[in-house]
Amino acid sequence: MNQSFERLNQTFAALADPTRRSIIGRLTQGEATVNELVQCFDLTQPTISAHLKVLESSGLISRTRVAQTRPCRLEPNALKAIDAWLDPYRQIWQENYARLDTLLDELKTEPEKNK
Amino acid sequence: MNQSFERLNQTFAALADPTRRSIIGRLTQGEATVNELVQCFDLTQPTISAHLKVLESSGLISRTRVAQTRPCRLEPNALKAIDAWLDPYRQIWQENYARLDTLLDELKTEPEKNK
DNA sequence: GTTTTATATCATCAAAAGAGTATTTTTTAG
DNA sequence: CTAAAAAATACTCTTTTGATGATATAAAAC
Repeated sequence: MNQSFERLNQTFAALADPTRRSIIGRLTQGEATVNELVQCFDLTQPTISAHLKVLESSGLISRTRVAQTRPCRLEPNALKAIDAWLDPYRQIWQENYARLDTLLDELKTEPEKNK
Repeated sequence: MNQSFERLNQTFAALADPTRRSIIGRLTQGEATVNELVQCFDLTQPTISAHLKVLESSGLISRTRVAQTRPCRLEPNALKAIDAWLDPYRQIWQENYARLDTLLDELKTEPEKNK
């Protein structure tokens, strides 16, 4: 439990950086090597490698070996963990909508209040 | 657009800290003053205040004034933004499940392969 | 076996984050 | 008007983060 707690910290922290979110976005189109990613962003190769390290250790991506390249691939499980964390809160904004609906109903049944 | 980009950075960064996620969790049970929150966590008041500042500027909470207290309340919109960001990715893991279903179907139709 | 290509790692730096103590501001209560 | 309560702010310290240039490693190609 503390495990998944720590993992959530890492995943949220990883997603807090726009470059890393961009990398994630890029990877939805398929695997990409480090060099391909370097070309997407105006950053040096060591910087991108550092970002990939963060993404990998947070579980958001995984890497394999093909010749000298290390293709990166999106790992949906980490994102699913975020989704799961969000789940209890979803109820809250749905309740808010329910309340709003109620309010709108009240306004509809008594429209003269607005005049 | 860059606006919401920056806002997402802030929200993810805010959620990367376990104390702040805990505060958010606490606020689902209703409003809480700074002092009440201080008592929940083994941290000093200025530290909690700093966390609240981060949560507020990321839009996750809002604060009002009641006498000398500043009750904090959860603002679901920031969480909804995370949810919205996640949306395109949901499709990906659903595709993965679809593929898994296909695989399971194949195994079912040819169970002798497992023997 | 030397050169090229792809990536990782190291040393360094500046900026930011998280925590603490001490102090100030704000608002109520007497 | 003054004392007390609640929270904010200032300052300091330490650790982490993001970036860089230079260098090392690993595999492929020649």
